[in-house]
Amino acid sequence: MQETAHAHFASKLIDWYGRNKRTLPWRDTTNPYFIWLSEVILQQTRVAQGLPYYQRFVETYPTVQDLAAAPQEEVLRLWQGLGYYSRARNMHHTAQLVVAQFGGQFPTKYEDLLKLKGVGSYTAAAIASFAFKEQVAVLDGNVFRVLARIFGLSDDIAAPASRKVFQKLADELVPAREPDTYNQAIMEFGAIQCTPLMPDCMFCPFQQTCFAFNHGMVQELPVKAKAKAARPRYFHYIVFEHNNSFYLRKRLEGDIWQGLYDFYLYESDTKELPMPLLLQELQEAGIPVLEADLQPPAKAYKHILSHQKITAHFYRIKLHEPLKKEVLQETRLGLFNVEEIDNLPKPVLISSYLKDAKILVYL
DNA sequence: AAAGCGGGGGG
DNA sequence: CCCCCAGCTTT
Repeated sequence: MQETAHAHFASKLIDWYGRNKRTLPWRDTTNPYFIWLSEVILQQTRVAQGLPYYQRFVETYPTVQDLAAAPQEEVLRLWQGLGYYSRARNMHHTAQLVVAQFGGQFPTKYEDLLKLKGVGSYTAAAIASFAFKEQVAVLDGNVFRVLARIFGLSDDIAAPASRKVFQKLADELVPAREPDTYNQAIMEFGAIQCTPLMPDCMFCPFQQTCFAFNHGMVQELPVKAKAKAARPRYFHYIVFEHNNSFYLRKRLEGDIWQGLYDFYLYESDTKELPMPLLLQELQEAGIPVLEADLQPPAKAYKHILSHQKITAHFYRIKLHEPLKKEVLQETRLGLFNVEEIDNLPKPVLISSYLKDAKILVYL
């Protein structure tokens, strides 16, 4: 009885998908490399935002061998603006492993895909089902929402423990026949019909049986704990310029934007930073600067991440002489001309400043 | 189990 | 200004 109902759910969903699916470049392929590429890009990213990145990656790196052979900084530069840069680093690492260990062939089983760096349960299920038709259920934010509403699951989807509840139901629902189409269908249904806000319940094929609709709980489901407030941070960037070149440095492990480039940074605990304090800080770093040479910030930049709220000020200064070797060693700054800067991977905050300051004119 | 990690859209 | 979205790794 239950199995019949589940089979009915799958076929209704697949039927809906056939009539409503969007045409997307990574559909209608069983090439695991393209599927993997699209899924890593689409993690935490909307289709509209990820689409141009996918196209650029496919053009630049048509095969996993091409991606594996690329320098990491080039991969990060192509990824620039997508965020969560560990995705790009892990993807690059995995491409090299697939080439070196597996002769360029991706594993074909869910359990083996799961071992790859940057491939978690969602991406492993997506690749296994889309490329190899394995009967495994994808469980992403769309699936959480659709299952919570239609089947009335009220477990907090932000809590790791709830995963078991949703995974069990998802596993029961995924059909042996066309698991690939079914997985595509349930995610597409969540993305364009059973949307987070203002879902289209009036024209929903599950209106009769949907728990949330029948109990007036569409707004209440899924249940999700509120995220913590973003922590405020105050950045003061010193933009050292010499002979139309600029000093930047690569960010290290242990903070945001690992592997990307920014300027000399002084971080303060408070929003306001008295000029004497900044000058003293530079003095102590071995970079004595006259206040008269310092071009004060034209504006404050707000850069919001999900977990940090950054207020940034940029102080530009034209140096009369290049920075000393000891200072470069201590600060890890390097001198780059404009063309080089364009090719470096940079956080969106830095790109925005470079554009506003007319240092990079085409971005 | 909880924290860290980016960036964008809409009201 | 507020709200929303979200998979993987590390701790």
